[in-house]
Amino acid sequence: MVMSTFDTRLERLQTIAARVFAEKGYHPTTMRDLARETGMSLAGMYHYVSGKDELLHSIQRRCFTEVLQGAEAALAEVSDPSERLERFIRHHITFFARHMSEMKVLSHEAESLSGDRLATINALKRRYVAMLSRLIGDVCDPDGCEVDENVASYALFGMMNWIYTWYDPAGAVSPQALAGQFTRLFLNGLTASTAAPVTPGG
Amino acid sequence: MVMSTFDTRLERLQTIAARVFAEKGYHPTTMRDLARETGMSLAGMYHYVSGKDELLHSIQRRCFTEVLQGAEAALAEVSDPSERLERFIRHHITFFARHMSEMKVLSHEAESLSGDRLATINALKRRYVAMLSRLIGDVCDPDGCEVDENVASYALFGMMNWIYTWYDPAGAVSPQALAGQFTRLFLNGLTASTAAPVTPGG
DNA sequence: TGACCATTCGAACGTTCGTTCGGATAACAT
DNA sequence: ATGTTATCCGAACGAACGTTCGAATGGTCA
Repeated sequence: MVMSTFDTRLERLQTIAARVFAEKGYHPTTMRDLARETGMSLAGMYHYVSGKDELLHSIQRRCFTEVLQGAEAALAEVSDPSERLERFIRHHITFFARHMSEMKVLSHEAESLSGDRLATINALKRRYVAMLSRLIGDVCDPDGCEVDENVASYALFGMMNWIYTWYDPAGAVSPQALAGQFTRLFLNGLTASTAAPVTPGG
Repeated sequence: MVMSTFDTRLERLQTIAARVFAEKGYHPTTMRDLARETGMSLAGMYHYVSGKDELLHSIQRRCFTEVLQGAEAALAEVSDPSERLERFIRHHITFFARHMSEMKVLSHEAESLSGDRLATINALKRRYVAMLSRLIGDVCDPDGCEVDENVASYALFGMMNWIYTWYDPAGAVSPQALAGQFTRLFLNGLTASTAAPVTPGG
């Protein structure tokens, strides 16, 4: 893929901005912070981006599009429901680990946009959520699950997206291992036909 | 509990501030926003609070202290490990549902403080995390779990804390029902001695 | 009544923010 | 060489921010 000088520098700006947004949050980050980190001048950045919110939007859109495409590719030609769900989890976690900054910005700054910008990101989010809901539905299909499929879907997303608050991909637990543990935890919890919880009330 | 006029109005300011922080985020919220919502004047609020960050700090400290005390009370005089874990989950979820704004501020604005203010909140957080880790360890104690206890702990916190992004306590799923589903999902996933996931790699 | 303290607030201060402006420099086609 | 466009930036603008100041209330006790 050939890339113009413009596109190359725009991508560099987006990557560095994602890192700084992840480190100190979108709102506390100033355009002057980004100028310092990129080595560009304050005014010079506006040649590549129309403003701070478009910068956030482009980071989120690019990242979410890649997640979606990657997930679809990961499921291609796999038919077993449990294995499809596992592939989805494994892809999400390993992608997250490879793009920590962007995924943190995607998870944590979900409400930092507004209007059309927010709407386009939310459209991508709905597709992704629907994708997981269908996967879970297929796993539960034969004999039904004890757990509501929507609740299960959000529970899994919470489990996975929360990692930006604690997980270090370079630490003791590898992304592949983490994906395996999450898969065990969730898939066993979802399909276990064992005892109900100790106290009724659900 | 008798309360001075000062304390009553301070509490009202904190409650309203928690709601606004939850709605539009800590950084985008201005002191003028809070003045409008409380009906106080801009300068008048500074009679009750030394500044915006102390306001956030006091909200987080009060909420976290209550969560800790409530969790300890919920576990008192219960000895069965699984039931203790279930009580912890049930308390966390129902407390979250009763104090949505404060808990969202606690979960989402974890990095919005700095220095000593951040340190005191993180100290409370460590106590709470250690509490859950021990509960999980006790459940796994007899014959060990397939899942790392730290990973399981963070997975459960993610599952539970993520609800501020989607859950409506007044909606179709009651807090008690949600707690039951999370307990089923997590406890079954943790203790299931069934098959390993489809693909090895963990 | 007068002294004291808690409470309230309009107005302003100094700073920082996102963004823009006008022009400089570089690259390239004609 | 000349015109055209892409790239870059020092300087500034207007707005909004958190906070403070000085004074005005209102209640309490001597």
